[in-house]
Amino acid sequence: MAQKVSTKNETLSSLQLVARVFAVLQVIGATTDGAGVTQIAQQTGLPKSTVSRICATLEQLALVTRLPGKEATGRGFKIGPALVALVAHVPHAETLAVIAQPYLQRLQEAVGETVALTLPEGDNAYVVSQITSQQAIQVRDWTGIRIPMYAQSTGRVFLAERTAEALDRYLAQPLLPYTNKTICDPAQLRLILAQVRTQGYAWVVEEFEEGLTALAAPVRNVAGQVIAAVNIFGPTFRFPAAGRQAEITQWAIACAQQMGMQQRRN
Amino acid sequence: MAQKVSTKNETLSSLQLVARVFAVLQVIGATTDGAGVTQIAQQTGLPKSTVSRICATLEQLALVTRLPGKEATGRGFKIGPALVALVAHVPHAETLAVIAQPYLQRLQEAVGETVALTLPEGDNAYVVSQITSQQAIQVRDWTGIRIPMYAQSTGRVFLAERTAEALDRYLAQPLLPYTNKTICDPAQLRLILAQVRTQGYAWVVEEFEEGLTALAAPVRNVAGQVIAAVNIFGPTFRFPAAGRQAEITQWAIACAQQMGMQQRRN
DNA sequence: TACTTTGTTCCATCTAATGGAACAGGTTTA
DNA sequence: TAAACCTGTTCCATTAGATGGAACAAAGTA
Repeated sequence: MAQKVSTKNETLSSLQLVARVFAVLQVIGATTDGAGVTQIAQQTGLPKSTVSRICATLEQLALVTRLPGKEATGRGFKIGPALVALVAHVPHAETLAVIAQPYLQRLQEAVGETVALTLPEGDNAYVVSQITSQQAIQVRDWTGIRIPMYAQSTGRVFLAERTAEALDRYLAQPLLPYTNKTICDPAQLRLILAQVRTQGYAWVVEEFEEGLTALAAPVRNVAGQVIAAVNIFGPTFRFPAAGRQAEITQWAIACAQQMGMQQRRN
Repeated sequence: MAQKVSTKNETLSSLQLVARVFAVLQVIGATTDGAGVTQIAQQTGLPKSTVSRICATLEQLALVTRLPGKEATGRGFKIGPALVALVAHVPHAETLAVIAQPYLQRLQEAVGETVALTLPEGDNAYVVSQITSQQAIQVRDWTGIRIPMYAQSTGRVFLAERTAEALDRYLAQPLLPYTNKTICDPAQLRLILAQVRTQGYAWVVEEFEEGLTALAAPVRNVAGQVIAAVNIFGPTFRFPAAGRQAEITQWAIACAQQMGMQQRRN
């Protein structure tokens, strides 16, 4: 939530007013049913008159919208169209990463291993955001990397959603092994994908990289379509920790579901 | 794009700096590959030193991100995560309406009748945004209204995308007539929907309201899914104008396709 | 090497933001 | 109905804070 903005400059930012305006916008953006001048003043620690002036200016610029309602009583403001238009050209993957950030953070802390958010992109899985575990033995950063779907956990989650025909087409191409454990046999893959579909998650052990184990769970939008996948991975020797496999799976599924709830994009 | 901001206050906004900061953000948001200090200064008409200070402040607040690149040469800024986070809680329909606005505007001017953007919501079509023609005889404003799909143009566009089973389920419910022209016969509707699917648009004449004729075309995202529909409607006595039916249909389809293109890619 | 261009920093100037208090409406309580 | 209590807005003397031209540093370009 929005933090107090001290009157005397403690922030490094040179322009005081900008920080204040942003603090106001944060409060407005955080509320679902609109924030009034008094409420904003309290939460930011700014004087009411200042907040009133800032809000009036923001309203003139269409950066915030005044909610209709009772006259003098806390009608409140919400984020306006001009502000939405500002971020209209930001790539979808970036906005998704920002929205997902707090969820991933919580998941990372819960399981203690590296977590990531991945999008389907053609026949590849695209890693949008990764939070790497701070242990001595780490996994590399895959952010921005595209990985073929068949040998990777998030990829299997995406493939599991394909129709029979689409899957036929995909499996018709030659699948090359990454390690000696990579499953390249179409028939075997079909069985695994069917299992992924019914179970709602995918574990993949060292099929993509020696010593790397990964888990993925699908993020579904309100319509039930898979729009992304949550990913946990770590070195096989410690991940999943003995006896924690079921628990970790549940964490991933829960995280993905929460993200799907919050999701309002396609 | 961003307009000049005069040094002397011509705007009504009380806080000069806010308007300036917003002008800077507009320039940054409008460019795809980042805008540098000099470029922003030129486009906003502000002194370089001022722009530099504003950008530095925005960067500290993570409202903009400095693009990596050559040192002193126009690396440029892009919209940052903090700004994206601000609009994270804005409902999907609102952001879509903002993005669609310019396209709808152009369409409205081209065809001269009322245009709208509609989203599928369960078995209803939800009107997100409408631009009403300024002629003497107008159509009412449907913004925010939910309309059953079977008797309405955008609804038929959405229904046309459903699988056979989903359509069976939908048509199993009793369909009530709105006017004496409303088609309520499932068999007949199936034929019409098949036609809509192959043609890529739907004309509906007075099936929903006496004297009202409407046209709809689907907006498809990069994956080909229908995420919205563009809508044109007006009084039957003048819409579609004699001989312009094919032209109007093309306008609607083109508009919908352009909106689909702009739809954020990864 | 000299020439451009880009962005940052300086600093005297004074504009423009500030915030306490008074104000104007509306809503609730007595 | 009046009084008390909210809300948000406006006023205005004060000065903090923003300003912008110029000088500067750093990097690409000729």
